[in-house]
Amino acid sequence: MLETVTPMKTAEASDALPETARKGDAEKRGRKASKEVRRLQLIEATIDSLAKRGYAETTMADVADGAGLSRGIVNFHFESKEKLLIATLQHMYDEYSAHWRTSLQKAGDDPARQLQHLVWADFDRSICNKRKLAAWLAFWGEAKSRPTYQALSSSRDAYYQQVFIDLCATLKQSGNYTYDPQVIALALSAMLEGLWLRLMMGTEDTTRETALQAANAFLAAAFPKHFG
Amino acid sequence: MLETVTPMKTAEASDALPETARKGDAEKRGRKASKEVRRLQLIEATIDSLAKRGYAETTMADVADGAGLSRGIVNFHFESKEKLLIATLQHMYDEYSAHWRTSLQKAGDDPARQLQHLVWADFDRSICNKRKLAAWLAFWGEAKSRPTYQALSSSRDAYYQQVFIDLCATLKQSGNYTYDPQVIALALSAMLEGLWLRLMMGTEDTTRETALQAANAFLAAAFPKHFG
DNA sequence: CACCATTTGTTGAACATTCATTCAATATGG
DNA sequence: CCATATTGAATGAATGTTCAACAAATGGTG
Repeated sequence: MLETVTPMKTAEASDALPETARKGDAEKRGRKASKEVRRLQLIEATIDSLAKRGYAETTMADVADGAGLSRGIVNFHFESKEKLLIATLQHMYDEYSAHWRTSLQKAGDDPARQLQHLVWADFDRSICNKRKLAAWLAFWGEAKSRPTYQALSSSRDAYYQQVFIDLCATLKQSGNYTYDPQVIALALSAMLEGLWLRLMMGTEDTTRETALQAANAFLAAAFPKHFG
Repeated sequence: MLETVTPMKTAEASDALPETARKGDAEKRGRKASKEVRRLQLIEATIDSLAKRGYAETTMADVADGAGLSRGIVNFHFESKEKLLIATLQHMYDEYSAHWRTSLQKAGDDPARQLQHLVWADFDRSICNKRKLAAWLAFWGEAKSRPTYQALSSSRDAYYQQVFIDLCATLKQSGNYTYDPQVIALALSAMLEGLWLRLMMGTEDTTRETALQAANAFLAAAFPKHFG
């Protein structure tokens, strides 16, 4: 009855599982593997629930049901509901972090190209899809009143912001722009988050394509010599 | 014991009460007035609670306590918790709407000035303060999973967006810009929301002043002939 | 290999707590 | 005295957590 191959909930879910966690082959690979697999399975179910029901309506029972497991299981793998949510947030944060760092590395040495790739990374399907955006928004809504969430909930951290500032400073020099790099970097990163927000809300007029267009328009306006 | 003058919770709270709701003089002005006064009082207490505890932790008891009234009072003036929250959201939506419309009217006929005033309006203290931003964020976090909230929760509605698009189109003509007005309007309004988001989150490096700087930098970059 | 003891994973019911809602009793203004 | 507003305790539903029982895997031992 239980263990009916445990298929993934949605197609999207699989893009967040590391290769070692694929179900078909690693399902019964012993306790040590299973422990990590279960944790990821529950984290994915938590993201599902957050996306579907929102933070306030996400319940332990719903997460367990979503994972196809019994009620008490979550308190075994995570100690409490709060720790499950923190682990989920950490998971999403790590994924986002790894993603833009990889994108940046792949961009090579040209700063304009690097900035372009950073912007593109934000709208990549693996990061920027309804399910995960909804989960992010659910966390953001609670972050201000929960100190534990604050550090993790602005997926773009201080280091990310610094990378933006440095890139803007470099472009300023090579393009003879007059802006304050710190200010223009803030405008740029804020716009990216704002576009995310629109996608999260599901406003009709904003799709991943139009959001990318808007981001490119900003780059062209702010750095005409590089993105004309 | 009860009715100890019922002072306002925070200094900020008073900026959202219409003039007829000031406590000192209108406190005991009869039933008809009292009804509306009570509703506003409870709505303000709800905003307080949302800002302090977040959506998930906001309880009827907390709202009642915050207003200095008894537990059962909320279900008398509002039918249920959900209706209280909807009324609160509607209140904030109306206030935001009225604010930018007034700002736009005061700007006169020059489109550049109008755009400038719209941007400024977003960072006015009466709209853009910790308490209300936190309450907005709390609603946003739940909006996607609650159809009832969706229409009201993106404080910037379709008409607001259209005003932006029209202004950008006008400026494009008079300045010979090459952008698509719709795209640049999206970039601009998304940046404004993103700046709000940063202020909501309480990121250290973003204050109302730096946010305004960033917004101005965007205008200067996108419309150099008008905001150079 | 077979057998059993031990550790680990899982279940589902019981429990305690929190919270929205109801409502009979009471207070207050007209 | 009537209509309305307000109170605060009672109620019931929802939900996070605990735990005793059960299942499965592991590892040693003959």
